[in-house]
Amino acid sequence: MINVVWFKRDLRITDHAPLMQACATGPVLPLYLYEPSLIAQPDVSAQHVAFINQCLTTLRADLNTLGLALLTRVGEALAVLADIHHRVGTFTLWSFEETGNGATYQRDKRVLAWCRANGVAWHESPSGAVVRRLKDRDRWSGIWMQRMRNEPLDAPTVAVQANVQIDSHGIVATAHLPVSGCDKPLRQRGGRTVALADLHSFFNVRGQHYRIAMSSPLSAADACSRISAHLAYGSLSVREVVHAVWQQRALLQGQPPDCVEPGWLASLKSFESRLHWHCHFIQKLESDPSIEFSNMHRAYAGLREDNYNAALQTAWRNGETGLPMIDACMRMLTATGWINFRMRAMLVSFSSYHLWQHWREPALHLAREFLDYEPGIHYPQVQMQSGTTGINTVRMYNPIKQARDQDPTGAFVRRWIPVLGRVPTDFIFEPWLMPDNLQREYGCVLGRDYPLPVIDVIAAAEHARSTMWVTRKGNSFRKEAQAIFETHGSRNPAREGIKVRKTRSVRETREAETSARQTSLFD
DNA sequence: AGTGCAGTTGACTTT
DNA sequence: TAAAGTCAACTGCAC
Repeated sequence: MINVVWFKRDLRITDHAPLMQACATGPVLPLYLYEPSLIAQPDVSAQHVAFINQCLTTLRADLNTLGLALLTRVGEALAVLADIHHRVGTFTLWSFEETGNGATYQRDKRVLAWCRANGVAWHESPSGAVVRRLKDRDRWSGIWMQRMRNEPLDAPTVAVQANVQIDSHGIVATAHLPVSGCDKPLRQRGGRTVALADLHSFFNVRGQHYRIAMSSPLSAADACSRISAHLAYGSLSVREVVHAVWQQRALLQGQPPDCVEPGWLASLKSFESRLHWHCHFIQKLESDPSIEFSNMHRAYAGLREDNYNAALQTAWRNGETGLPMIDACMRMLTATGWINFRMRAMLVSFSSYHLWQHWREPALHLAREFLDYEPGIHYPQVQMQSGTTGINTVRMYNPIKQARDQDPTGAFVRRWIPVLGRVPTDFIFEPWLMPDNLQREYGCVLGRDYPLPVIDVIAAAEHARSTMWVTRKGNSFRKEAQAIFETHGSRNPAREGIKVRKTRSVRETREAETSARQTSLFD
């Protein structure tokens, strides 16, 4: 009986339990599916498929070194599996558990039903630290460490190719698939070789000032690890990266403290905590797939859904809101497929609060624009930055303040909005404040060369803030927020908006203790 | 040298 | 991973 190893978003041969187990069991057929109904989903764009194709190129080469040939097929999972079944009879199916979008979830349910009906055993291995059918969030943090502690698996050393007479479709160009959009020439390259090079340069060169430099879009593209897309498609496993962090930290701690360049240890610590958060967020969508579609806290149902404004959404998507920092970030994202975390939060916050748009359509747009789109991180994050989780405080970003903080000279804005190139720094983040004669002098007439702001930042923020807090003050708000916290909340007291005070008075301490559960939710 | 005061800073609270 | 407001302590300076 042959062993079909179904590669999904785990495009590597190291630290790959399904491949390892299949190789130890019998002849192996490595399979990758281009599933038209999934590729046509509104969260998929051409850059994703092009990146996957680069991953598949190195995966195919790596499998070849084991004596295995990658079979790819364009077709729906059920049809392809049935075809294989028809040719070879029953087989064993091996894969990772996937925490994907609603469409892959439904697909997996159909595959499971088909497997049961056809006597095919489907062995799924856990991905990262994500726990399927998690009962108790309190124990999750320990599970992360448990999962990460073991050494990443080496690639299999012995493998036997299964002999199946099916033609491979090879690497399929995006033009032949029902995918939206175009590839981005400036996006990151994919594949294991690039992934390892990115990891190496981060730990040895780029990551020294990660903790500080991650906030500004000027420095983040270089100072961040840039492994997010490699993790999303599995050319690196989270555990491999965690072990690389630990190894690097041990190396630095083995040196005399004054020989370690400043910044490295704080940066590694900060990076490791984000690897923890990576799985923490995916766990939320795994535990509750409805997060992709509807507000986590029901008190927000109907708040913005009917306020859809096509003109505002188009302006936001095209980087034409008239707010230079918003537009520059969106234009960088559109061109490169990447923007740093703080600016992603700002883009979502601006759409949800200042433009008062429901998060669902903007989330789909960003899913297509983020090369590193990972559903389990994306939807919980979008909801958090839109204020609909109920367990996080309202975090409304002021695009002018963020501009001053993260781009003090205006260099970032000028790079992505050339028409603002000659505008002096005093006006660069609020060009509408320029008198007419200066607008003409600097070659940037508002309404002609660059849009007037689509909303008044102060008034829009005021409206959003008051509406959000009125909703939060509703009678049953806390009760449901408590329930959401039980299922999804972080148990780390320093995280998810829960502040740990350094000092407090006797009275404050007593109050805090008597209402600890409530304050931990709403601080 | 001490006092009054405007302006600044930082910790903490509220929205 | 927010921003704005409050308040008290502190600072620099004129007198």
